[in-house]
Amino acid sequence: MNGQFQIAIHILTLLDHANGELLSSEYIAGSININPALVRKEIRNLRNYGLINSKEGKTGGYSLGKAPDNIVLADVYKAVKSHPALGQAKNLPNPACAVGRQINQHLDALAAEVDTAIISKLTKITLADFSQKFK
Amino acid sequence: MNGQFQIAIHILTLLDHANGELLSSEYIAGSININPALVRKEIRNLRNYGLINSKEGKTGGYSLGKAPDNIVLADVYKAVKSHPALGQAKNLPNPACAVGRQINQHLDALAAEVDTAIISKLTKITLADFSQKFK
DNA sequence: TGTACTGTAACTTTTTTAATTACAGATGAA
DNA sequence: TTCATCTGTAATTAAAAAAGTTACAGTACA
Repeated sequence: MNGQFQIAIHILTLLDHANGELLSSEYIAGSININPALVRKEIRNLRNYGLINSKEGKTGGYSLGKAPDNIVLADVYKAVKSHPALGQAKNLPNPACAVGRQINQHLDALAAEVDTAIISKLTKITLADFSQKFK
Repeated sequence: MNGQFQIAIHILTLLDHANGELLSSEYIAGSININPALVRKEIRNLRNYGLINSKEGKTGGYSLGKAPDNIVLADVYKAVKSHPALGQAKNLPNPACAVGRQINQHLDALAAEVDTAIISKLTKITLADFSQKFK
Protein backbone atom coordinates (compact mmCIF):
# COMPACT_ATOMS: atom_id res chain seq x y z
CA MET A 1 0.00 0.00 0.00
CA ASN A 2 1.00 3.65 -0.27
CA GLY A 3 0.84 6.58 2.12
CA GLN A 4 -2.81 7.48 1.65
CA PHE A 5 -3.88 6.10 5.00
CA GLN A 6 -1.26 8.14 6.82
CA ILE A 7 -2.22 11.31 4.98
CA ALA A 8 -5.88 10.70 5.74
CA ILE A 9 -5.25 10.16 9.44
CA HIS A 10 -3.08 13.25 9.55
CA ILE A 11 -5.84 15.36 8.00
CA LEU A 12 -8.51 13.99 10.30
CA THR A 13 -6.35 14.52 13.36
CA LEU A 14 -5.75 18.15 12.41
CA LEU A 15 -9.46 18.67 11.89
CA ASP A 16 -10.22 17.18 15.26
CA HIS A 17 -7.77 19.52 16.89
CA ALA A 18 -9.38 22.47 15.13
CA ASN A 19 -12.54 21.88 17.13
CA GLY A 20 -14.99 22.77 14.41
CA GLU A 21 -13.05 25.73 13.08
CA LEU A 22 -12.48 25.40 9.34
CA LEU A 23 -8.98 24.63 8.11
CA SER A 24 -7.79 25.44 4.61
CA SER A 25 -6.09 22.95 2.32
CA GLU A 26 -3.03 25.15 2.41
CA TYR A 27 -2.80 25.03 6.18
CA ILE A 28 -3.25 21.28 6.20
CA ALA A 29 -0.70 20.86 3.44
CA GLY A 30 1.73 22.90 5.50
CA SER A 31 1.51 20.51 8.43
CA ILE A 32 1.81 17.39 6.32
CA ASN A 33 4.35 18.99 4.04
CA ILE A 34 2.71 18.08 0.76
CA ASN A 35 0.93 19.94 -2.01
CA PRO A 36 -2.44 21.60 -1.24
CA ALA A 37 -4.01 20.12 -4.37
CA LEU A 38 -3.10 16.72 -3.07
CA VAL A 39 -4.83 17.48 0.20
CA ARG A 40 -7.98 18.51 -1.60
CA LYS A 41 -7.87 15.37 -3.70
CA GLU A 42 -7.55 13.18 -0.66
CA ILE A 43 -10.30 15.10 1.09
CA ARG A 44 -12.65 14.66 -1.83
CA ASN A 45 -12.47 10.94 -1.20
CA LEU A 46 -12.92 11.19 2.54
CA ARG A 47 -15.86 13.50 2.04
CA ASN A 48 -17.53 10.88 -0.11
CA TYR A 49 -17.45 8.66 2.95
CA GLY A 50 -18.95 11.35 5.17
CA LEU A 51 -15.80 11.74 7.20
CA ILE A 52 -15.22 15.38 6.25
CA ASN A 53 -17.38 18.41 5.52
CA SER A 54 -16.22 21.11 3.17
CA LYS A 55 -17.29 24.65 2.54
CA GLU A 56 -16.47 26.56 -0.62
CA GLY A 57 -15.81 30.23 -1.13
CA LYS A 58 -13.79 32.92 0.50
CA THR A 59 -14.23 31.74 4.06
CA GLY A 60 -14.26 28.08 3.09
CA GLY A 61 -12.35 25.16 4.46
CA TYR A 62 -12.76 21.76 6.03
CA SER A 63 -14.12 20.25 9.21
CA LEU A 64 -14.89 16.78 10.54
CA GLY A 65 -18.01 15.14 9.15
CA LYS A 66 -18.76 13.24 12.35
CA ALA A 67 -17.85 13.37 15.99
CA PRO A 68 -14.34 11.98 16.46
CA ASP A 69 -15.51 9.27 18.82
CA ASN A 70 -17.90 8.22 16.11
CA ILE A 71 -15.20 7.60 13.55
CA VAL A 72 -13.21 4.40 13.78
CA LEU A 73 -9.91 3.97 11.99
CA ALA A 74 -11.44 1.11 10.05
CA ASP A 75 -13.67 3.68 8.34
CA VAL A 76 -10.56 5.47 7.16
CA TYR A 77 -8.94 2.24 6.10
CA LYS A 78 -11.94 1.28 4.02
CA ALA A 79 -12.10 4.73 2.48
CA VAL A 80 -8.53 4.73 1.20
CA LYS A 81 -8.07 1.06 0.50
CA SER A 82 -7.49 0.16 -3.10
CA HIS A 83 -5.63 -3.14 -2.83
CA PRO A 84 -5.66 -5.93 -0.26
CA ALA A 85 -3.02 -5.41 2.39
CA LEU A 86 -1.28 -8.65 1.46
CA GLY A 87 -0.63 -7.35 -2.02
CA GLN A 88 -1.75 -8.67 -5.32
CA ALA A 89 0.22 -10.52 -7.93
CA LYS A 90 -0.12 -9.22 -11.47
CA ASN A 91 0.87 -12.40 -13.22
CA LEU A 92 -1.60 -14.74 -14.86
CA PRO A 93 -0.80 -18.22 -13.58
CA ASN A 94 -0.63 -21.13 -15.99
CA PRO A 95 -4.08 -22.78 -16.28
CA ALA A 96 -2.44 -25.98 -17.45
CA CYS A 97 -0.94 -26.42 -13.99
CA ALA A 98 -3.07 -27.86 -11.20
CA VAL A 99 -1.74 -25.32 -8.77
CA GLY A 100 -1.68 -22.38 -11.15
CA ARG A 101 -5.25 -23.03 -12.22
CA GLN A 102 -6.74 -22.50 -8.78
CA ILE A 103 -4.25 -20.52 -6.80
CA ASN A 104 -5.68 -17.09 -7.41
CA GLN A 105 -9.00 -17.94 -5.88
CA HIS A 106 -7.31 -19.28 -2.76
CA LEU A 107 -4.94 -16.34 -2.52
CA ASP A 108 -7.83 -13.94 -2.87
CA ALA A 109 -9.69 -15.69 -0.09
CA LEU A 110 -6.64 -15.48 2.11
CA ALA A 111 -6.18 -11.79 1.36
CA ALA A 112 -9.80 -11.20 2.29
CA GLU A 113 -9.33 -12.97 5.62
CA VAL A 114 -6.35 -10.80 6.40
CA ASP A 115 -8.22 -7.66 5.49
CA THR A 116 -10.98 -8.73 7.83
CA ALA A 117 -8.46 -9.11 10.63
CA ILE A 118 -7.11 -5.62 9.96
CA ILE A 119 -10.55 -4.09 9.93
CA SER A 120 -11.42 -5.87 13.13
CA LYS A 121 -8.34 -4.38 14.74
CA LEU A 122 -8.97 -0.88 13.41
CA THR A 123 -12.61 -0.95 14.42
CA LYS A 124 -11.54 -0.86 18.04
CA ILE A 125 -9.72 2.46 17.68
CA THR A 126 -11.61 5.71 17.25
CA LEU A 127 -10.25 8.91 15.80
CA ALA A 128 -10.75 10.40 19.25
CA ASP A 129 -8.48 7.72 20.72
CA PHE A 130 -5.77 8.44 18.23
CA SER A 131 -6.11 12.19 18.27
CA GLN A 132 -6.00 12.29 22.04
CA LYS A 133 -2.36 11.30 22.00
CA PHE A 134 -1.49 14.79 20.79
CA LYS A 135 -3.29 16.68 23.51
CA MET B 1 2.56 -4.06 -0.72
CA ASN B 2 3.42 -5.80 -3.96
CA GLY B 3 2.96 -9.34 -5.25
CA GLN B 4 5.92 -10.96 -3.53
CA PHE B 5 3.82 -12.77 -0.98
CA GLN B 6 1.67 -14.35 -3.66
CA ILE B 7 4.70 -15.43 -5.64
CA ALA B 8 6.28 -16.91 -2.54
CA ILE B 9 3.18 -18.87 -1.60
CA HIS B 10 2.86 -20.12 -5.16
CA ILE B 11 6.43 -21.38 -5.13
CA LEU B 12 6.07 -23.07 -1.76
CA THR B 13 2.82 -24.72 -2.78
CA LEU B 14 4.42 -26.13 -5.89
CA LEU B 15 7.32 -27.47 -3.87
CA ASP B 16 4.97 -29.09 -1.42
CA HIS B 17 3.17 -30.82 -4.25
CA ALA B 18 6.48 -32.07 -5.64
CA ASN B 19 6.91 -34.22 -2.55
CA GLY B 20 10.64 -33.77 -2.21
CA GLU B 21 11.41 -34.03 -5.89
CA LEU B 22 13.45 -31.07 -7.05
CA LEU B 23 11.78 -28.49 -9.25
CA SER B 24 13.70 -26.15 -11.55
CA SER B 25 13.24 -22.41 -11.64
CA GLU B 26 12.05 -22.77 -15.20
CA TYR B 27 9.30 -25.19 -14.26
CA ILE B 28 8.17 -22.98 -11.40
CA ALA B 29 8.28 -19.90 -13.60
CA GLY B 30 6.08 -21.73 -16.09
CA SER B 31 3.38 -22.27 -13.51
CA ILE B 32 3.47 -18.74 -12.16
CA ASN B 33 4.02 -17.28 -15.61
CA ILE B 34 6.94 -15.06 -14.76
CA ASN B 35 10.65 -14.99 -15.55
CA PRO B 36 12.87 -17.80 -14.17
CA ALA B 37 15.40 -15.27 -12.94
CA LEU B 38 12.67 -13.68 -10.88
CA VAL B 39 11.85 -17.03 -9.34
CA ARG B 40 15.45 -17.57 -8.40
CA LYS B 41 15.64 -14.11 -6.91
CA GLU B 42 12.58 -14.71 -4.79
CA ILE B 43 13.86 -18.12 -3.76
CA ARG B 44 17.16 -16.68 -2.67
CA ASN B 45 15.27 -14.69 -0.09
CA LEU B 46 13.12 -17.60 1.06
CA ARG B 47 16.18 -19.78 1.36
CA ASN B 48 17.74 -17.25 3.71
CA TYR B 49 14.79 -17.93 5.98
CA GLY B 50 15.22 -21.68 5.78
CA LEU B 51 11.99 -22.17 3.90
CA ILE B 52 13.58 -23.61 0.79
CA ASN B 53 16.59 -25.79 -0.01
CA SER B 54 18.42 -25.45 -3.26
CA LYS B 55 20.86 -27.64 -5.11
CA GLU B 56 23.17 -26.39 -7.81
CA GLY B 57 24.50 -28.14 -10.86
CA LYS B 58 23.09 -30.25 -13.61
CA THR B 59 20.52 -32.10 -11.54
CA GLY B 60 19.86 -29.10 -9.34
CA GLY B 61 16.60 -27.52 -8.30
CA TYR B 62 14.53 -26.61 -5.28
CA SER B 63 12.68 -28.32 -2.47
CA LEU B 64 11.01 -27.33 0.77
CA GLY B 65 13.33 -26.46 3.62
CA LYS B 66 10.92 -27.72 6.28
CA ALA B 67 7.93 -29.96 6.56
CA PRO B 68 4.86 -28.12 5.22
CA ASP B 69 3.01 -28.46 8.50
CA ASN B 70 5.98 -26.81 10.13
CA ILE B 71 5.77 -23.68 8.00
CA VAL B 72 3.17 -21.08 8.89
CA LEU B 73 2.12 -18.40 6.47
CA ALA B 74 3.37 -15.80 8.92
CA ASP B 75 6.89 -17.08 8.23
CA VAL B 76 6.37 -16.28 4.59
CA TYR B 77 4.88 -12.90 5.38
CA LYS B 78 7.85 -11.97 7.52
CA ALA B 79 10.25 -13.17 4.87
CA VAL B 80 8.85 -11.01 2.09
CA LYS B 81 7.68 -8.02 4.08
CA SER B 82 9.46 -4.80 3.29
CA HIS B 83 6.88 -2.18 4.34
CA PRO B 84 4.15 -2.17 6.97
CA ALA B 85 0.86 -3.36 5.55
CA LEU B 86 -0.79 -0.03 6.31
CA GLY B 87 1.66 1.75 4.05
CA GLN B 88 4.14 4.43 4.83
CA ALA B 89 3.98 8.12 4.06
CA LYS B 90 7.10 9.57 2.47
CA ASN B 91 6.50 13.15 3.49
CA LEU B 92 8.34 14.84 6.33
CA PRO B 93 5.68 16.47 8.49
CA ASN B 94 6.17 20.01 9.72
CA PRO B 95 7.93 19.97 13.11
CA ALA B 96 6.53 23.42 13.88
CA CYS B 97 3.06 21.85 14.06
CA ALA B 98 1.99 20.09 17.25
CA VAL B 99 0.42 17.30 15.25
CA GLY B 100 3.07 17.09 12.56
CA ARG B 101 5.82 16.93 15.14
CA GLN B 102 4.63 13.69 16.71
CA ILE B 103 2.41 12.01 14.21
CA ASN B 104 4.98 9.73 12.66
CA GLN B 105 5.73 8.00 15.90
CA HIS B 106 2.05 7.33 16.51
CA LEU B 107 1.45 6.19 12.97
CA ASP B 108 4.39 3.85 13.19
CA ALA B 109 3.05 2.38 16.42
CA LEU B 110 -0.32 1.88 14.78
CA ALA B 111 1.23 0.21 11.76
CA ALA B 112 3.12 -2.13 14.07
CA GLU B 113 -0.09 -3.09 15.85
CA VAL B 114 -1.73 -3.90 12.56
CA ASP B 115 1.22 -5.97 11.45
CA THR B 116 0.99 -7.89 14.68
CA ALA B 117 -2.66 -8.62 13.98
CA ILE B 118 -1.79 -9.89 10.52
CA ILE B 119 0.96 -12.10 11.81
CA SER B 120 -1.30 -13.47 14.47
CA LYS B 121 -3.81 -14.40 11.80
CA LEU B 122 -1.22 -15.93 9.50
CA THR B 123 0.39 -17.90 12.29
CA LYS B 124 -2.71 -20.05 12.47
CA ILE B 125 -2.42 -21.24 8.89
CA THR B 126 0.28 -23.71 7.85
CA LEU B 127 1.58 -24.25 4.36
CA ALA B 128 0.10 -27.72 4.61
CA ASP B 129 -3.32 -26.21 5.29
CA PHE B 130 -3.09 -23.98 2.29
CA SER B 131 -1.52 -26.50 -0.02
CA GLN B 132 -4.09 -29.12 0.85
CA LYS B 133 -6.75 -27.14 -0.99
CA PHE B 134 -5.20 -28.21 -4.25
CA LYS B 135 -5.16 -31.93 -3.60
C1' DT C 1 34.43 -31.85 -21.14
C1' DG C 2 29.84 -30.88 -22.39
C1' DT C 3 25.21 -30.12 -20.52
C1' DA C 4 21.85 -28.34 -17.48
C1' DC C 5 21.11 -26.35 -13.75
C1' DT C 6 21.59 -22.26 -9.91
C1' DG C 7 23.41 -17.58 -8.39
C1' DT C 8 23.72 -13.01 -9.20
C1' DA C 9 24.44 -8.51 -11.20
C1' DA C 10 23.29 -4.99 -14.37
C1' DC C 11 20.03 -2.99 -16.95
C1' DT C 12 15.54 -1.72 -19.14
C1' DT C 13 10.73 -1.29 -19.16
C1' DT C 14 6.45 -0.67 -17.09
C1' DT C 15 3.49 0.73 -13.57
C1' DT C 16 2.30 3.35 -9.72
C1' DT C 17 2.53 7.24 -6.88
C1' DA C 18 3.42 11.89 -5.93
C1' DA C 19 3.83 16.53 -7.31
C1' DT C 20 2.74 20.44 -10.09
C1' DT C 21 0.18 23.69 -12.68
C1' DA C 22 -3.78 25.83 -14.09
C1' DC C 23 -8.16 27.51 -13.95
C1' DA C 24 -13.29 27.42 -13.29
C1' DG C 25 -16.74 27.95 -9.62
C1' DA C 26 -18.30 29.58 -5.02
C1' DT C 27 -18.72 32.78 -1.30
C1' DG C 28 -18.18 36.68 1.42
C1' DA C 29 -16.60 41.49 2.00
C1' DA C 30 -15.26 46.20 0.55
C1' DT D 1 -20.50 45.17 -8.28
C1' DT D 2 -16.19 43.43 -8.19
C1' DC D 3 -12.26 41.85 -5.87
C1' DA D 4 -10.02 38.52 -2.85
C1' DT D 5 -9.74 34.00 -1.11
C1' DC D 6 -11.12 29.87 -0.85
C1' DT D 7 -12.57 24.88 -2.94
C1' DG D 8 -13.10 21.47 -6.99
C1' DT D 9 -11.07 19.25 -10.52
C1' DA D 10 -8.56 18.06 -14.63
C1' DA D 11 -4.38 17.59 -17.13
C1' DT D 12 0.29 17.07 -17.06
C1' DT D 13 4.90 16.06 -15.49
C1' DA D 14 8.26 14.04 -12.45
C1' DA D 15 9.86 10.62 -9.37
C1' DA D 16 9.87 6.23 -7.31
C1' DA D 17 8.96 1.44 -7.14
C1' DA D 18 8.14 -2.90 -9.16
C1' DA D 19 8.62 -6.17 -12.66
C1' DG D 20 10.90 -8.08 -16.37
C1' DT D 21 15.03 -9.09 -19.18
C1' DT D 22 19.59 -10.37 -20.40
C1' DA D 23 23.87 -12.17 -19.60
C1' DC D 24 27.17 -14.88 -17.71
C1' DA D 25 29.98 -17.03 -13.95
C1' DG D 26 29.84 -21.05 -10.92
C1' DT D 27 28.54 -25.86 -9.84
C1' DA D 28 27.57 -30.71 -10.36
C1' DC D 29 26.61 -34.66 -12.82
C1' DA D 30 27.20 -37.90 -16.78
